[in-house]
Amino acid sequence: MSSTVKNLPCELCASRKHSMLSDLSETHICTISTNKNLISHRKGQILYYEGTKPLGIFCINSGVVKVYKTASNGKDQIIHLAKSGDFLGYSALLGEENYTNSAMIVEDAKICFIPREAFLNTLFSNTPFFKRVTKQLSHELNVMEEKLTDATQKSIRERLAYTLLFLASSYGVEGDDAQKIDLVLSREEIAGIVGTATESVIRLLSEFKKDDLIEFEGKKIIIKDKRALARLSDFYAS
Amino acid sequence: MSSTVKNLPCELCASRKHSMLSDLSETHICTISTNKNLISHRKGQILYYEGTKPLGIFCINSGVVKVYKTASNGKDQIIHLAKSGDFLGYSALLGEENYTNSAMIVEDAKICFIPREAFLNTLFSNTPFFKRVTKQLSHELNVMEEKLTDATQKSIRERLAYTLLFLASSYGVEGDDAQKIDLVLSREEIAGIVGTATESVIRLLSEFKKDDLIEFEGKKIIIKDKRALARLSDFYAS
DNA sequence: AAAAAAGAATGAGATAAATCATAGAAATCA
DNA sequence: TGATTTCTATGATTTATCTCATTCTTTTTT
Repeated sequence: MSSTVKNLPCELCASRKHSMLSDLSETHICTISTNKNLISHRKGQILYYEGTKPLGIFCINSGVVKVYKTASNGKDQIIHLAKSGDFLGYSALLGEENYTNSAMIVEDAKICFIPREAFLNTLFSNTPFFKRVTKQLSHELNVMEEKLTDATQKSIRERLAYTLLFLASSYGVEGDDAQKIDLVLSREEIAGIVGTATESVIRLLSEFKKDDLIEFEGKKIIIKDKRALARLSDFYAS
Repeated sequence: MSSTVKNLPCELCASRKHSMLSDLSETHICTISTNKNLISHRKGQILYYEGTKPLGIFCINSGVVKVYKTASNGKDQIIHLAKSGDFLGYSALLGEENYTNSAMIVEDAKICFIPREAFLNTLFSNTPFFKRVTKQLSHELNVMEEKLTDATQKSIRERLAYTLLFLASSYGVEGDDAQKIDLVLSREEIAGIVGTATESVIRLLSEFKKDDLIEFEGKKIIIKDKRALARLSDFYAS
């Protein structure tokens, strides 16, 4: 299924522009570029499994990947959705742990694998890069704390409304009022992001549709009333 | 309320042994040692507030600090409890953000404040130390992901049982079967850790007591049946 | 020591959300 | 193309958990 494709050097890679590799020096980018391996993945494929040993990191060139944890009840909690320019798996590497989550392709993807040593050597010999990665790590930690607080203190309706707005901001196309979420997610996956049962998502989406906040176009969701969703997402905000 | 006390150098500090400063070289520990400031704090005092700018980091010498986020409904979600040897506030500093959470003293504490520059200079000029801090950061991220998954997929009963076991492992005294959690937390604070309503904690603790899993000694909780709590904490685990 | 405030306990009731069940729609397979 | 599986939708029911209200206890204040 996976296949190695033309191995574009990082120097010329468009997705590097908005990645953590953006301000890496020529020499350092070379170390990574010559060691990396670009691989094509199809929807549904697993990039890595929770519990296994990280052998390097992944840099997404195109496509979308869900990072998730499988709970003891069998349901998947989606930790985050990664897209072009995002790095995956570095927290396991830096934490010197096995993967504590799994990653699956959500939308056909081209992903570079950078072997452990090439990545770590570059990181440790290049303080600005190390700083950049640490900044990202810290930010992700802060985001996770926010998510935890939302999970325990907000209702499913609020969280779903927020999730839709987040998806629109990350994967939205067309500007003005109506915005299409240009990413196909199953109801079960949306439930995995929100942290709820699939049926609850289906019911609430129907409700949102009935209330003219959203509409469906094939398997995609169109946001019709951002403001109303924002109001719904947090009773106390603004 | 806060007061500067005898400024023991880091070199001689007992809590350094199990902190991230443990394997710092003599010269580097000196930079930090000469710049830090040890301050005594009383229960209830605030170390820093969410939204404010971090000016340095905190290293706990003794006492206990709760790090929490206040949700829009006014309830506090406790992100974690920090004790001797723990660092606080470095993720805001490294993430170059304002504090995204607040910290309050739970048990009278002596805490060193290390100014921003002294900490960052040491960090950036000392790769092993930087690695150590990054390892901790990564680990915390992985722990938070676990907490998020538990919050969305486990029941309050399971989470409370788990919380009690965690508190016993961190603050437990006496060995064998009965273990006392040597830390005074209000029911509201326990609710903040679990992420639930105070009444739910009270009710469940009463239930656990009735079932002989725990008992109360003053304001402290004694774990009487660890195994049963472990079973309760995760239906599917061994 | 009395008064006030804060914390803990418990009951009753409301409600959000999960679960179970079934049916229809859409996608995939053979 | 029809058959099978997966996904979505919706209803009915159950249940966990929250909220509100009240009482009791403990701590703090004056």
